[in-house]
Amino acid sequence: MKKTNLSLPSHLETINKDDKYKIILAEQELIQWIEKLKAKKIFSIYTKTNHSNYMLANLIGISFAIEEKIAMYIPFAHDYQDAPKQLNYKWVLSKLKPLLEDPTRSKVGYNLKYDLHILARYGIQLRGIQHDIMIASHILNSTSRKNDIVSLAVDFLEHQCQCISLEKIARKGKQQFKFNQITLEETLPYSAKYADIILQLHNKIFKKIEHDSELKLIYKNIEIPLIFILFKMERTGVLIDDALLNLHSYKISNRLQELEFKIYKITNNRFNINSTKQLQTILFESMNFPIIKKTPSGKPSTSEEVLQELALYYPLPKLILEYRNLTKLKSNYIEKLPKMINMNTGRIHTSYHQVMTTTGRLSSSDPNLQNIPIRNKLGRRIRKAFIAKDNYKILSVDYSQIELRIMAHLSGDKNLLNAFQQGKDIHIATAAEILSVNAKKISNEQRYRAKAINFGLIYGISAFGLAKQLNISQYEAQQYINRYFKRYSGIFLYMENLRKIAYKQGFVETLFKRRIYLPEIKSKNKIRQKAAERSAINAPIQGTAADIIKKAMLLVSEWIEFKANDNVELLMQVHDELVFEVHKSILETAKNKIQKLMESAAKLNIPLLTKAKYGDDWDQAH
DNA sequence: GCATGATCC
DNA sequence: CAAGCCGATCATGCA
Repeated sequence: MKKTNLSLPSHLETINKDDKYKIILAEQELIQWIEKLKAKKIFSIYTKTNHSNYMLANLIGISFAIEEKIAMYIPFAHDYQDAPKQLNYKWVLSKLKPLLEDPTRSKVGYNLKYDLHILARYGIQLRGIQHDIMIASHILNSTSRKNDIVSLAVDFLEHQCQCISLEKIARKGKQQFKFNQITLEETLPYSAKYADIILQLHNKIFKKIEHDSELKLIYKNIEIPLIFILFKMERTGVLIDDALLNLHSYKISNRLQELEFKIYKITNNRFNINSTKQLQTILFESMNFPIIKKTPSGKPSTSEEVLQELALYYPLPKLILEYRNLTKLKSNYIEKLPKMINMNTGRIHTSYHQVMTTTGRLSSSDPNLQNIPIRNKLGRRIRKAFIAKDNYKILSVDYSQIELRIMAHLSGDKNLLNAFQQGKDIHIATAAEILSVNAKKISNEQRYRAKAINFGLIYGISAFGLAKQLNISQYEAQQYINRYFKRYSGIFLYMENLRKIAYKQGFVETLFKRRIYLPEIKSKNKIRQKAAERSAINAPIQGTAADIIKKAMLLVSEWIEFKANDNVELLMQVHDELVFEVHKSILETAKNKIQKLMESAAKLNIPLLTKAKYGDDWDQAH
């Protein structure tokens, strides 16, 4: 979410005197500026708001830049003592509306999804989004953590030195002010200047993207159009059955009390079970349990893995595990989700982030809807609270084994391609290959192990990781890996080559040439270097999957817009799954059409397949 | 603000 | 030789 509160500038004298920034306080001035904006091929836009939640934030002012160093700020809502009279926001917005909604007028901004939300609250649908420098800079380098406006200014506009004051101001940290309390003169380095810097950054950053035709395609054909799709998903939100969650909350509270009582009885000690520190003392000092694993800081670990093992010999760990499981469920989902329901819409509005991951995946926060429990039974009940409005149902469509399929495609391994081509159970096929046994003879245990190998491969397999996963010796794990690579030599060569490429050029690429830099690939620290090697293998696979589902989202959204309209809405994306709210009259049609579109999002050497199901809630749709 | 440990793909 | 498999977000306790 965009930060809207800013620290008070301490060095106002650092505003460059030659910057032609203007504060608009008179109607005639605005009219003149609108004409100037219209005369430009592209202009930048930056909104100032009073809240970080896009569903609640109001405009404090809005700024535009038409050329480098020529920018203006229209304040509406600065209400400090003796503030000058400002233009009426309704009047201003009515004047700006035609310009903002005109798709032929090109705009550039920073995180325009946020501006889309803010303007939508005032009945304006921003169109003509041509560029977004937050996204552009992420396309250039997704590994860089510093893609806020100030850092970008430091990186790309350094020689102009006008960013330095900005940097100083923005890092002054601690003291946060309400923007509407800042005087108009003081706002200039934040409002008009930001619009100016956005435009300047755009000129620099887009030039770099244009040099690379494939990066440009990802940027123009996937990421920029996706802004609007994500905006719509966020704005639509998802309906939550909070009565159901409250019921669970009550039940869980009771069970937690029982557990607490039992735990205290065994340990003969009242302590905070949520405190890992206190728990360490109880388990490994009072109770004298053996230390199975240590944390990075050298203290005895109390992780699930450890407690599971201890549970084989003692009754207490099992109670702790259940306690942990329930508190997590309670605080993170059952109590959190109802709090996040928007009063006006009655729905939950997450934030999807387009630039938070290195591989190109989306992430979700406030709340995170991409880690809602599914694996255990109790957790699944939370999904039951994700429901559809009257006369609608929840439809979930997900890619099956998309990452393994991508690995087959990218590597070109004949054996693996063949298995997918023939529609085999891929884990059984893998087991049969490794063990040189007929597929019909493969046991559940053998399939399970092959599955772990297949997943391990995607992560950049290691004997250590596989051994831990399967609870076997490292030697044994290495034997499996060796046999796998013998049978699937194309995979072996592909991965060897990726490591080489990563080392040589410092980055790897997805199928569509999205770039992922790996600065640690030459690290002297072997652990980090090995981790970078695993990323070199995982990133193209995970990143290609991310590219594909993004393409699918665009295809599906286009179909919804032109054919399905209000009967279908895209609600959520969970990496390889899309979740929809579908009118009951067109369930089958929508299901089939969406599957077809998703499966057509990329042409691989093997088919892309999806699974789809609908029901009253997200759990039923699985 | 860091450490730990939980959830998901 | 030890430690970690990819990528995320969030809650809690504690210095």
